Amino acid sequence: MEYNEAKNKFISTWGSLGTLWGINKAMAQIQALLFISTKPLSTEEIMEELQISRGNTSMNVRQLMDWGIVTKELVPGERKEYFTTEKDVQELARVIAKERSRREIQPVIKTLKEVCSIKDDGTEKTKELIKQTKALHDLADTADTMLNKLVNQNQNWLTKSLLKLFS
Amino acid sequence: MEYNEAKNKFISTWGSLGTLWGINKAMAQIQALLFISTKPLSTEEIMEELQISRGNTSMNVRQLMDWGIVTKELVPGERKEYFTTEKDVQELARVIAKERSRREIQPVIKTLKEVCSIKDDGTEKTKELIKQTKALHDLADTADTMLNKLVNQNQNWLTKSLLKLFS
DNA sequence: ATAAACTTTCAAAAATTATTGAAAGTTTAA
DNA sequence: TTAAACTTTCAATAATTTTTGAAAGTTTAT
Repeated sequence: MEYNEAKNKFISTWGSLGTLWGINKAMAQIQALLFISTKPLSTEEIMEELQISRGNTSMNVRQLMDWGIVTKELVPGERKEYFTTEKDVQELARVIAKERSRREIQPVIKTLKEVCSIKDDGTEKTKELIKQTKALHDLADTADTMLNKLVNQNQNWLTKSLLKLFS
Repeated sequence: MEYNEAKNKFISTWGSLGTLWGINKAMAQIQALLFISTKPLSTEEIMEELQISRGNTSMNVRQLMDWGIVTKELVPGERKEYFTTEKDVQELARVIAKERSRREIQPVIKTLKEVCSIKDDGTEKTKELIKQTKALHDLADTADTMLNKLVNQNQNWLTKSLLKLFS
């Protein structure tokens, strides 16, 4: 496997993984492309490499900037905008976890809280609803908190062998 | 908020959360419905409650059985099949984490491994590709392993206050 | 064997989501 | 101010995913 094949494989795999962290294919592919690029890329270059339209590129780059993982880079003497992505995987993971939590997990936790707080009218079905949604709420809340704490450690939890705790 | 409103809110929230664990809306809603039901439900009952077609119900129930979180329940003297879901949230989390890892994360880790193992031809772009995909591989691999170990603890990690480790 | 009761399949339709491209908008240089 | 260089917007279109429903398949009772 030489460079181009490997590059394409990486971009397409990362693109299809987009769903896993809740973004679309083009957005994930743009991020992937920037992630392995040795220099900032212009809109033109992104369009060319990924064979996508200007509008698509513009919207998805903007979204990546909203997520906080892509930034504009101004090249002196150039009118065009150039883009780079966060290159540190730890920081990337931290930002993604934080955003997903804020956008998707927190609202669900909030709803679960509301549902499991309804008045117990004594019927079996109400008791079951309360019991089960309470269990889910607690699980989701704990998992979310843990994920955030884990990912927010600024020490490198990879090399600190935190794994040992669970072995 | 009384029972029916709460029930609908739960089912629809859980349904839209489906994407987060990689399944479609109907599948998530069926699971949600069974999760708060006090008794096993037939295909008819599921169709009726969620207002979905027979074919849709059949296919999604089958998928939930493939995932291992819904099981057939045979009621003596009845010809119909009845369904129940795993009621324990810990076990549910364990199964979901395991399936997601197997279906989606492992294949990506495998690809990352391949890509970061290409021959270093000495060019800057190849070095960058190798370096960045290696970092992602290590992160993904560690995160996946941790998640599985966490979720496989059969002790109750909620009540064991594992949280304290990260506070 | 037959028929009733039920489940599964799958091609077609509907719904949803992503993408395009051209027009409108913005910024900069002269 | 004008015009060139660039970016953004968004209605239309395309692609993808989900859902339907009726036909085919299966099982069970008689």
